[in-house]
Amino acid sequence: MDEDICPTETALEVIGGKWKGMILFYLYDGTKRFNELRRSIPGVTQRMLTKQLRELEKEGVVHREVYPEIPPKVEYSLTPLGRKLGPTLESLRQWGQAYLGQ
Amino acid sequence: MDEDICPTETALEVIGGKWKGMILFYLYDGTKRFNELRRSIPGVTQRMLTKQLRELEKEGVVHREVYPEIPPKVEYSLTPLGRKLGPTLESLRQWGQAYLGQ
DNA sequence: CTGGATCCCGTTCGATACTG
DNA sequence: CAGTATCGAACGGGATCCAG
Repeated sequence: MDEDICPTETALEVIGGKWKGMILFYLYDGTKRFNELRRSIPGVTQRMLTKQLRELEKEGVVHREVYPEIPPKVEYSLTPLGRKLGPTLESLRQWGQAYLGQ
Repeated sequence: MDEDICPTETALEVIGGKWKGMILFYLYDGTKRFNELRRSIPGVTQRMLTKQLRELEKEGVVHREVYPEIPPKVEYSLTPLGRKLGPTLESLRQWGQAYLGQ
């Protein structure tokens, strides 16, 4: 996108979308289908969930597996790179709790 | 802001602004004046630096100390809560490097 | 030196309707 | 089930000018 001097900014660009934190959080738990994610994340619209998943996929963090069946079935999971976000997400979660609890 | 179920999202909302990562990064190094930060962060405009600092201040992450002098002098530093972001920022930075290096 | 006020444009995002 | 298409409102963010 732009000249990234600071890797921190890079990371924030990747996971900084409005719903990406929660998407990654639930995918870290395991493979999920589209509507499964949709139900897990209250307030997200179909359009936004699709969009954010596509971005995460493009960035190499999320894997999208399409099963050519009727009815359609699509499964989302984390790539190895996405898995590496585990400690970071946990760190964010812990700080978020400290922030909310103060 | 909104009903925060997931602390991770809360954290991302706080540090997710376009320049906030870098602001926090430099403030973690120590107290800084306005133009000092401005010079440290290439590309940021006066308006945006002010705005993001105000938001961080409002969220209780950054402390703003005004010295009523001529010429004006304002110092920015991290609050204890902001200091606690250290490991999180470091975790983001490390993942960002892994992401860039793949 | 450290901002505030205004203008203005591109992007984001929600709502809604439609599709294979 | 898992999307795509379209529209309009809201927001972010840059440029510029003004102020204590």
